[in-house]
Amino acid sequence: MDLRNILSTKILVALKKLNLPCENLSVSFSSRPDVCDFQTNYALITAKKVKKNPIELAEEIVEELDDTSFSALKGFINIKVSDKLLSQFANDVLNDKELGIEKVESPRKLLIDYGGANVAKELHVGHLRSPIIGEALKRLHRLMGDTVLADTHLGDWGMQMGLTVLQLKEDGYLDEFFRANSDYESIPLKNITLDTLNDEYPKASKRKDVDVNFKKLADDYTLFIQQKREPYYTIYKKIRAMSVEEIKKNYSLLNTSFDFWFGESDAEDYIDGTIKLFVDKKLARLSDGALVVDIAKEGEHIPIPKKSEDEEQRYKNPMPPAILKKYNGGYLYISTEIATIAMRNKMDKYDEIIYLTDNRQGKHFEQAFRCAKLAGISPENQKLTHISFGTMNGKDGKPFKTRSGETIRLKDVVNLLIDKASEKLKANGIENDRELARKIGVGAMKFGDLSNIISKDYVFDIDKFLSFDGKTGPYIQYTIARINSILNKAEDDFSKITVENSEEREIILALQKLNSSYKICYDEYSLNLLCSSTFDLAKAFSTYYNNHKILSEKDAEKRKSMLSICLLVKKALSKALDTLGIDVVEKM
RNA sequence: GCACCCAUAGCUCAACUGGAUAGAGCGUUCGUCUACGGAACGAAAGGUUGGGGAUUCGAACUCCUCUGGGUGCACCA
Repeated sequence: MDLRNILSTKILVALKKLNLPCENLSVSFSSRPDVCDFQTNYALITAKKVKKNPIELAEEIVEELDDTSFSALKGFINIKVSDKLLSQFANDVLNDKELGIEKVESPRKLLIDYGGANVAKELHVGHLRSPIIGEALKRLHRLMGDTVLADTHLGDWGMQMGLTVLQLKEDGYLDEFFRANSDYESIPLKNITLDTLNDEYPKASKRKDVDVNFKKLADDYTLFIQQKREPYYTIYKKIRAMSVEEIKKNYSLLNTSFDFWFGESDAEDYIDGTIKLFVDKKLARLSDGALVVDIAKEGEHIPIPKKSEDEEQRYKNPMPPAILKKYNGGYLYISTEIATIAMRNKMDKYDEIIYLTDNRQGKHFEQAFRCAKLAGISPENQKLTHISFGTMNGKDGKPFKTRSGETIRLKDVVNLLIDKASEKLKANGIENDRELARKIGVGAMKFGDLSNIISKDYVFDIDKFLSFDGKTGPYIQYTIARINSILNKAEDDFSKITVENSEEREIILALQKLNSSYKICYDEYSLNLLCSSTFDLAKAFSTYYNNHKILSEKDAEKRKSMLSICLLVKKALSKALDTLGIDVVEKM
């Protein structure tokens, strides 16, 4: 359902009559809303091709159209749609169970990898973007008809685990495990919480850089865990389980959930087989003892002549070989990444796998994707996509930290938001509803994040996050709450919408814009357009609300039409918020 | 050094992919309260789109160049 299609069809008829080419016709929203609702730049684009003056061409087409909705100006063909057409569109949307949002023609099956939690660390502000963006993209793709599965791909393997277990042992947390000889499973993790890990892991991480023996021991511990040796492996499993539980709680605060809770450790079983594939296909070679794959294409990774003997070798368009196996036989980040692709493709068939991480990992994924394609681990027709998002910076332009130099825990950010929202709710006579406050506070944060272009860094300003005025999530929630209030009081039946004033026109046009933004966002893996067009619709409604008294409308038919518009706006806003992963609230 | 990304109103961000007069929110100033819920509505001020050049009928957007930031450059994840 799209007004632009109706308009295109009309214009096409005229083009055919005039014997003009049809391929460049596209009707877009007006860039001059004061002049018209829609426009096409067809004449400007096509004029040269057909060797005509664009201004005359536009006039010729408009004349052929013979419809007062169309007019020509400076080569633009401007369209002001009739109230009748807008009314018809509004009713069609209201009566459609998909609210007029068109699904994609060929739905696909995809896996989205987002979240990025690490079991040895508590989630902090730096972990916010991935679940917020990932969840919204997942919902958007589902809305558009795709089958989407989400995997959080936990960071649960490698050196960090060895370090953490070692540090815990040294600090006496694990005595019981090491005194026992069997039945490790029944021993509880005493006094160990996520806060403990928060202290212990960074402590160990710092120590390994200055204490060689400690580093060596941590390497051993890491190996023991990977070899599933006891009690190391059971301790690891228990820490992981505790951490995952906490991570799930954190994610649910953000309305984020996953179909799979696999981690790097789950791909472990696929690593050997994956590497063997590269060896068998003669894609891998030894370099300084490491097993590497050359992935540079023509024109990449060209050595720059050295100026002196001891100068480091540098490259033009660098694309270094990917290291599958370290000199000592150990595996690396990329080995796990490729094995994970192998695992996923063995478990199911995906048309596309989407990864969501911050932009520092661009090279890593480029390398992993090339390897997977080279060895046929990812089938040729499978799309591998890395969506990289910018970092949340402080006002100093560097990754966000508190004044004392620490990052803020995700949980604490949410609590700040809840407190602020609670305060506001109290002023409205709603007390002690922390869940409602969470929906509003988190809604503010999510909307603020999703309004930005994904790939760009942006400034994390806690005061801005805590503001619920203007172009924010709560503004939209508030608009819905006010509509609820009207609908509850009205108790009327709904009827056909008859658009008849400029505020109503604005609402329906904003609705059309919102509906068409889903597809654009879908195609571009973006969300900011959806945010802004949702706000625009809410804004158009607020203006209407202020200028027209709905409940006191005397004309019964008009009143029903107005109430139907309210219902329509409520439905459209609710759907948009839901797609963004933001809660709709009844009252606030 | 090599490579990628970014620079738009005082601040935070847009601009539907090359179109008309570059738009929002916040902040500032001035208005709208007998309120269908003021987390609201209306208006004003605020711009040489980092500098310079090129392509085009037409550039914030494409190309070149300079300046200023960020990120990454094989045995961490």
